[in-house]
Amino acid sequence: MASKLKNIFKEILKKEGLRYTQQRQLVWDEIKNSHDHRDAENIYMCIRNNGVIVSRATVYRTIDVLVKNRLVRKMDVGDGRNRFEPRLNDDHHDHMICENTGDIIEFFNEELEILQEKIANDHGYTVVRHVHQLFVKPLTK
Amino acid sequence: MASKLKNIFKEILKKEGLRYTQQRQLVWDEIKNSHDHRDAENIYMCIRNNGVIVSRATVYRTIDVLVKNRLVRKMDVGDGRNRFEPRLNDDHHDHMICENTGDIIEFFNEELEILQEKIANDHGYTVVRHVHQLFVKPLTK
DNA sequence: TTCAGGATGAGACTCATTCTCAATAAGGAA
DNA sequence: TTCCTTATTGAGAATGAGTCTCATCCTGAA
Repeated sequence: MASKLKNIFKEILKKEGLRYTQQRQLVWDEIKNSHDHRDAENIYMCIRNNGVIVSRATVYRTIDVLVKNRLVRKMDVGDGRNRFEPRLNDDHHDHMICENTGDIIEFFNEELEILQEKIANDHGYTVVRHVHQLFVKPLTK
Repeated sequence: MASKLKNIFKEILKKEGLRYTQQRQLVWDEIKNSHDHRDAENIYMCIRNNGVIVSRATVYRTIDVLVKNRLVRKMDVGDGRNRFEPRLNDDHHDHMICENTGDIIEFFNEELEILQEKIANDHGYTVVRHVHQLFVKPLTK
């Protein structure tokens, strides 16, 4: 499993004409070993806290490759910092952000996906990707 | 009509404990007289091109008040600059952004709104606001 | 093992947005 | 209307996420 993922990562680098390096592996490891929605600075600091030196530039550059190749999902919560999460099983989902606690809840709804495509079609388009975030508050009984 | 809007604006300033100033009026005029999705720099430059000097700081500060009071909608297209549009009739809509041309198409779908609320409810939440953008490409016949 | 050229790190840079602070002006009081 | 307190303004500095530069390092094909 782990080696399979490593292969996927290596294959992507090869496909992109990029070399396999320790730093790139470290960034990918750091992201895939957590299911949180983390910003680049957090990923960068966690790697450094493990005693390894990797530059911010490399973290950003590697994340770009991962996002482009769909190993990582990039999301904008609206606070000026992008968040990243691994996309291991390519399980698509959207996010609900609680305005009280900042909690991020993932959700997926097939009907919603179909409806979106239908709306785009009605306008003569097809959906390439979408950003869908619900900013919510807990229901009071 | 025009005076009615001016009153709404003045009432909001009063409610917020803010003074009515020429600069604030100019910013609101500039935004409400166009239905485009414009960034702050564009709004700033247009005001200056009319021969009036208003600082960027004031443009940003005023937009904040307008957004907070729902006279203006803020949207993030994902290119690092926020866009603003007037919300005159409080007509809610979402956006479709064409990845080929950059065109922004507005859309509204009741079913989508209901579905969103239902999804949030199922998780014990209620939707306060949402961000929903479809990045699309034209359908090829 | 060699070595061309891709990758890296440190820090400079970009650019949207926010902050600072001295000068200005709104608007209530008299 | 004038005065006076205090919010507002403008210019430019500051911030901060993300990008770029470039000398040095390292990968990987031969």
